[in-house]
Amino acid sequence: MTVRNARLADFLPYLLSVTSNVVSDRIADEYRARFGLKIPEWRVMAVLGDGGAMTQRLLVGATRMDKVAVNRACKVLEERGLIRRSPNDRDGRSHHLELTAAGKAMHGEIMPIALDMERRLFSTLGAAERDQFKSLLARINVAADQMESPE
Amino acid sequence: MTVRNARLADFLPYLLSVTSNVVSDRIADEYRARFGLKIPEWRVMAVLGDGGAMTQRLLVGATRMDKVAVNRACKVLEERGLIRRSPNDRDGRSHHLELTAAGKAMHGEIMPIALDMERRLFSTLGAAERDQFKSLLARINVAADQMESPE
DNA sequence: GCAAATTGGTTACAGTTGGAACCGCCTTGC
DNA sequence: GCAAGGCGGTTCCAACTGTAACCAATTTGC
Repeated sequence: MTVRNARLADFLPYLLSVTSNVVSDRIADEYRARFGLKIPEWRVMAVLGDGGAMTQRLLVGATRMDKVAVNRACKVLEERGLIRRSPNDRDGRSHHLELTAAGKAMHGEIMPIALDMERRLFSTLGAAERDQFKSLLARINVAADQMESPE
Repeated sequence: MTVRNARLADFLPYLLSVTSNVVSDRIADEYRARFGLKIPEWRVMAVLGDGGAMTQRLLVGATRMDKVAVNRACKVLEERGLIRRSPNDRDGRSHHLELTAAGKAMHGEIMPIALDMERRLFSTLGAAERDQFKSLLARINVAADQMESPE
């Protein structure tokens, strides 16, 4: 045949995007229903709960979100009393952000639920397949990152 | 500069989302630069080029986009003269949509480029790994889909 | 030591997105 | 054959997102 029959459903980036969206949507529903959190807010909670106090700049690196998204998420969390800002002596432009007691309590509830949801979403994969999947994603990530700037 | 944060960075849905986004962004840049197409528009082109004339309803199923997104993409493509509407005798509410000559020409250019980009983005994976990855994505897709409807 | 450039953070704005209402056609049930 | 309900497609609106402008603090270069 003259033209190779390329179907959208076989196109890897398409499949990746669709899968990622369906997973994200499912998770977003759960967080919104249970905690009233959006995914950006949840990510900030997860990082602060795991890594302790840090600036927005560090949050940008840790969550891979842009600084505006991080700022907005932090503002919401602060207004809800889940995180607190304290001055940064070493740099007057930024603050240290950390979970409040309420924030820690919520973090303690969220993480088991998150991990359980991960387990359920990927239960169709065996443990070895999950590891394999994770490592494939990480490699693709690196490759696409490198492709971004040069060339 | 990636801050190490064991939990979030190991969370599979997060890794999936980040990877999907970096891949999508990379591809979106390419289509926009070369053809002035957004991804939804490209998807419609790909499906029509592969499947021939069909209604928006069928496009919704084939592209996994919602009907508003499909409608908007079709409108843009029609205004650019890449697709054409013809009446649907069997249902007065909808039209058949198909590529024009110009649309077919563009489709002929796009597909090789798309496949090449896929090849480059996933070149870090061997052929067997790519197949594996594809099948893992498909399985996750099915699982998350099933989880959507309340149980 | 100071002007210039850079950086962390914030705000403003414009483009994008998706849910819901809406319109007209079609199907169903009587 | 017609009222009621459903469906394809379109429009509307409100929320979200990202880019760019902006401010203040810090670093750099001379």
